[in-house]
Amino acid sequence: MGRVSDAKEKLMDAVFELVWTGSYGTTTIDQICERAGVKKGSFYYFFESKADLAVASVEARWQMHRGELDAMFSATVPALERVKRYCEYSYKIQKENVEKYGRVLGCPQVALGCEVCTQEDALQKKIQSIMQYKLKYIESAIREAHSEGLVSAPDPTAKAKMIMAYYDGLLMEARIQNNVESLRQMWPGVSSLLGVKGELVAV
Amino acid sequence: MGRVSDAKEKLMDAVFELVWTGSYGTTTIDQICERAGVKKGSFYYFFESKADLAVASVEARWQMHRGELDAMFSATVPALERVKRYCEYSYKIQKENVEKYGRVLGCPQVALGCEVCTQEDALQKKIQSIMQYKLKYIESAIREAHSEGLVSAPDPTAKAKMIMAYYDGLLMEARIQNNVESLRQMWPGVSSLLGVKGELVAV
DNA sequence: ATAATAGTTGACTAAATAGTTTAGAATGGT
DNA sequence: ACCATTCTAAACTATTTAGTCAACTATTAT
Repeated sequence: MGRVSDAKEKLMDAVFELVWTGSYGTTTIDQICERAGVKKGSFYYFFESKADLAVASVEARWQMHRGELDAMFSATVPALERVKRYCEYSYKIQKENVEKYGRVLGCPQVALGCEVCTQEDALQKKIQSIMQYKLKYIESAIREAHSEGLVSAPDPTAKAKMIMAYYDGLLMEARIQNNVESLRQMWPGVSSLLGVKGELVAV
Repeated sequence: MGRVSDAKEKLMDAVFELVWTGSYGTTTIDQICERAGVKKGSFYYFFESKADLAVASVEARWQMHRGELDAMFSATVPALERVKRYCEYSYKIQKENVEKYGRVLGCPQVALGCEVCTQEDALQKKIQSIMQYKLKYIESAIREAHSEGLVSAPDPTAKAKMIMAYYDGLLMEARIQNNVESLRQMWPGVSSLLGVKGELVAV
């Protein structure tokens, strides 16, 4: 009973967009409220602080993204194809960012994590855990590809970490250089890292 | 003639440390002045803004770092050894950070670039150019290693980009995860990316 | 010595910002 | 209908912040 509101969701969307297209530190509560079309009184009704909102927002996005990942990494998809789709998906998202915001924005978790990790403990922990989850998708696909003899990865965990580092690094460089086309190299690079058998790798 | 001062240098050191251990957006001019032991009047005597100071600071650090890189990538050092030294150097720096600040801080250019690239144009451009220079050290070493037949890199530029992405990604993940030991994987990873011949790669 | 130059200081303003409060509006359950 | 509950709005305070300014101090060339 009582009044119903979507202000909470609007605030979570607003902070996500503002931080991704800008930065956490320079995004103010007033800005977030304005973007969300919500008054500050309502902000403090739902959240304790900017950090509190950011944690909720990152978590909410992650729950949505999770579904997409489950589809991309579906067991019905061949193991290597999963990783390839993930690379293509990343390119697609960044291409959309270029169209929508005129800029490559990179990975929201990594950009935010990198900025706040020395300052916002709860946010850092949330992001760390999401990054661990993401790693598991890759790791499981690699393990399967290895046991199928498609790639050489006797230590799938180590290999997955290596690929994640390359993936995150490429996305972040794309953000800094504002160059979406560099992401075209993602699958070839990952493929070469995996030592995909029977594929010609130009690099 | 006139009074002499090291306030400029003190300010550049202060902003560099504050941004690296924290973030650009949350570092205030007052904080910078306090850390530098310099009054705000003097700050504005030397610099126009925080962004102006940051550009000067990044440039000054780069000029120092450049000398170290020239030594590490000296032509007197075998090509592959140069890259290996670079990896070991990175680990050493981060280990020092852990001792000094209790935290892995990652690459200062990348962390700053990632944060400000959508907001501070001059800073972004400065960082982009430094990242291009860094790439050249790697690229030249790879080109040489390839022509010596030590590695397989028919396209040294592409290979260097790939290695930089892995390098930057690993450093940034180390910052986010606050885990210095993950950087132990840097040279093995780079080595595997290079397809170093005659080396056993466990991954 | 002194004048020109380079740098310093602290007090100042104006704006931005986080966070609070209180009265009241909208909604659903009964 | 009406009441408890959920949420909103606007005005408010206190603090932090960027940026300015004019008087002052130190240094050096002549």
